[in-house]
Amino acid sequence: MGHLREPLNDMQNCGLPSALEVMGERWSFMILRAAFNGLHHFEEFLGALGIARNILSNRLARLVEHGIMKREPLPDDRRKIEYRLTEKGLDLLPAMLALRQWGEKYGAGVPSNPVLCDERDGLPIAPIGIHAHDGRLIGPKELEWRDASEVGKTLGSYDDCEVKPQLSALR
Amino acid sequence: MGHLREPLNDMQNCGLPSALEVMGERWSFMILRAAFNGLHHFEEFLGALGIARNILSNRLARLVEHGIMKREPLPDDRRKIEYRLTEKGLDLLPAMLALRQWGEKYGAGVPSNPVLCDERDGLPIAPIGIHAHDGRLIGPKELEWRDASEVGKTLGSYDDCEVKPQLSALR
DNA sequence: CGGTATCCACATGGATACTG
DNA sequence: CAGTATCCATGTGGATACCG
Repeated sequence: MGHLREPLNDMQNCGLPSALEVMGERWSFMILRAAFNGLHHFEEFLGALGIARNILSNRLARLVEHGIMKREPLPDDRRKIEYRLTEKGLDLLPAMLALRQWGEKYGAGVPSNPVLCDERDGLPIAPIGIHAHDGRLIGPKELEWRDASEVGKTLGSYDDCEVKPQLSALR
Repeated sequence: MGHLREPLNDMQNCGLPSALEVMGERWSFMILRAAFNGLHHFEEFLGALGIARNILSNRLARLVEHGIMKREPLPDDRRKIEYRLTEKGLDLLPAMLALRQWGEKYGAGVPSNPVLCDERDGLPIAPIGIHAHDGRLIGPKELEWRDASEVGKTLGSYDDCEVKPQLSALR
């Protein structure tokens, strides 16, 4: 893939590149989705996703390597291997759902199935959204970027917020 | 990329593949992140991301093509072109943040900067999570998959929920 | 069953030069 | 400034055959 190049600004102190290192690729999310739907075995993924064997092998290895899934041979037949989501993998559920809901809203229009529901009342979950620290749902227009060093110091005052203009991206 | 293969099950009635068609790739998310941070011009993206010109050109075109960004020549100098997020693009913010927060939690440990804050009080937003329809925050263990046709019909009863076993994926 | 080994087609990505 | 054109290296992905 050629060589590496050094980034010119601080676009890198961000969790996004690190997340994309594993998940920034089509099949990783599809495999994750299948895992969340209860698939555990190589051949299950193979049939469900329509992915090539070598690619599936490669991606599963990568997911295991990054601690997103773990592989454990079954006690009865050591040849059978189960792939299971780790805590780290389970923590990707919000990201996966947000992406899926977005695709459902703007995509071909096929309603996603099955639907993730609250087991208390069986009702579908709410759209993944952005909430303030107090739980209030907030839209993109009510948000601003602040430098990490400023956060928590100046409550309610924008004067010393250098990144406020970046809010312009939101409109 | 070789040929296509037909999927074997209903893994496809899901918004995820449609979302990944555009965003299932490293640079798309990085460009989006830059756009949310207020970058608008080709050369700005170029310098900020450390991406090759041809790839940036290709990705921007794809984002525009999919209605995630729009390009508009500036009135004063028609050569200058501004890239701006559309509504559809803005709607990707939750997915982008969820991914970023996950990467921040499990990645190299670099705290992301800048931080997205509620403009009312300047406090950082809450972690992106899964909420029930009534707004209650719920964890992966309190969730179940239900067939779309069942949703809303049987409130509180699990008896006719065929996909309940799939919950096994969550542990 | 869960892979590995090949082979091939094409996509991705970087560097560089050129263009209107 | 915002690309396009070209070249080259590597990655991704599918098909198939083989293996313990």
